[in-house]
Amino acid sequence: MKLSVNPNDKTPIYRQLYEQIAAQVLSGALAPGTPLPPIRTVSKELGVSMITVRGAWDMLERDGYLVTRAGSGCFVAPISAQTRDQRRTEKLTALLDETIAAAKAHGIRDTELVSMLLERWEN
Amino acid sequence: MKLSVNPNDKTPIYRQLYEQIAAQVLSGALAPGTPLPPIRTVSKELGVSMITVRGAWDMLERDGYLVTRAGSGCFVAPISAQTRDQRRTEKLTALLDETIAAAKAHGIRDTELVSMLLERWEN
Amino acid sequence: MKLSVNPNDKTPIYRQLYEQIAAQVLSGALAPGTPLPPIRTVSKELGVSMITVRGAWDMLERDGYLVTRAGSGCFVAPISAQTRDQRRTEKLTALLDETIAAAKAHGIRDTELVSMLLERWEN
Amino acid sequence: MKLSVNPNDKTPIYRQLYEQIAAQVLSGALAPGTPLPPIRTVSKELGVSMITVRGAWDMLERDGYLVTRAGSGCFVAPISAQTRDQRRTEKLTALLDETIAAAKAHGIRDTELVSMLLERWEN
DNA sequence: GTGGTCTAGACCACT
DNA sequence: GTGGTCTAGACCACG
Repeated sequence: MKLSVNPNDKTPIYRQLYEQIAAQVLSGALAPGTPLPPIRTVSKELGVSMITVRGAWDMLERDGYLVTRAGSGCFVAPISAQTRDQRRTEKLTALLDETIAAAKAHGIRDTELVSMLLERWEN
Repeated sequence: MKLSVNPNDKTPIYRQLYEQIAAQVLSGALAPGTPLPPIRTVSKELGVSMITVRGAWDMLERDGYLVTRAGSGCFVAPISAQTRDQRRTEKLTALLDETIAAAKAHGIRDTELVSMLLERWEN
Repeated sequence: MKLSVNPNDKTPIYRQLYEQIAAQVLSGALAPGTPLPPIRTVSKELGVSMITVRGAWDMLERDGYLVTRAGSGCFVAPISAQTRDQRRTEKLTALLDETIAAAKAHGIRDTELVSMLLERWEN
Repeated sequence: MKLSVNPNDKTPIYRQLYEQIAAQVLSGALAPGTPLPPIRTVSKELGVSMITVRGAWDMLERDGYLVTRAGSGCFVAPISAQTRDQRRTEKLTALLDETIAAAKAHGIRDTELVSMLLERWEN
């Protein structure tokens, strides 16, 4: 499990953690049932407060990515393929819609946008 | 000139104003030289503090979207076609990059993303 | 707005606060739009940490009871009559069902249970 | 004797065990004198630690539901009809009081509550 | 050892 | 002044 925080990023640390874990669960990199390292460990390795980590874990549990069992640890929650696909595209379509709106507002055509996309994909 | 604020939105009010004005300037909806309504008018109509409006205007001036002429008000700044195009694509590529990153994180291929884009373009 | 915490109660403080606010919103004692006292004030008056209060507020916002506007305060969220009634009965029916299950498990009849209920209502 | 644990449930495992045994004793499903399976058997079948099972048994013994006879195991304790009835109603009135409190907090009348109860009784 | 909760005090962004 | 976030360190319940 890979985690990192960028203190210079203006998005809150707990949000950064949330996004990373959620993405790994949705992509399948973290399989259901996988135990997560203890909060204290994560906290130390990343150099952030335990409470910050817990905040992220809390949100992840609320959103159904994790289950925590007091005294035994946190685990990746089982997630139906359906839910996973839905969540996966949710974020993406939101971003796509915003991009499309911006393109349209500036009079850019779909073909132009697609070519920009393909060009940038390589990076 | 159309402006609106959504107090329930988590993005700061001054930022909402900034984005709206900037977008209208870049899209040409607000032509260079156009006078903006007085701060106190905007403040009243939107039901936000004058200080907040002032903050947005300041930022817009700092970024070259507006110019203030003491005693006569604020006006849309002249902007070179080059700068305008640059800014337009700046925003767009930022969004594109984010979208691409999300797609890659979820194991989605470029062809899939393109087809999603085209499908959503119609809306 | 009335709030109190019982440190002897084993239910977490933030939960106690949550329940009290939620109940007052659902019962109509707190009308939509009503501003809540600042977190720091509540914190001081109840003698609990700011973070604890924020935890409760956070949950209340997530569940749609409050909206918070950074820099200006927290307010009772608008809530549709439908949602309100639904939530109101949700908790109640859960409790009722548990009670009924316990009564049935012990061979108590519905009429007995009703008379117990009425007797205890007076307290 | 039927036992099960739900690790996703937020109530501690030892408590889940306690409740199940206590309920079966009070309802008569487990008659006084009945021997309980060895702790290690229960532990294995439920997939929980022996310490946890032991904790539940201890609590049950403390509360007079079980008796341990060194070398021969645990047995359902004899319980007077009086004690049994008292405990039965204890639990029930606690639930009733909570239900009534919730109803009152939401401005629901006794007659409404009774009709809700009767309606739900049928399930 | 694990997570769950709490405290006291701090800095920043927004209005 | 408001909420948003973070730190460091603590105690308890659970397994």
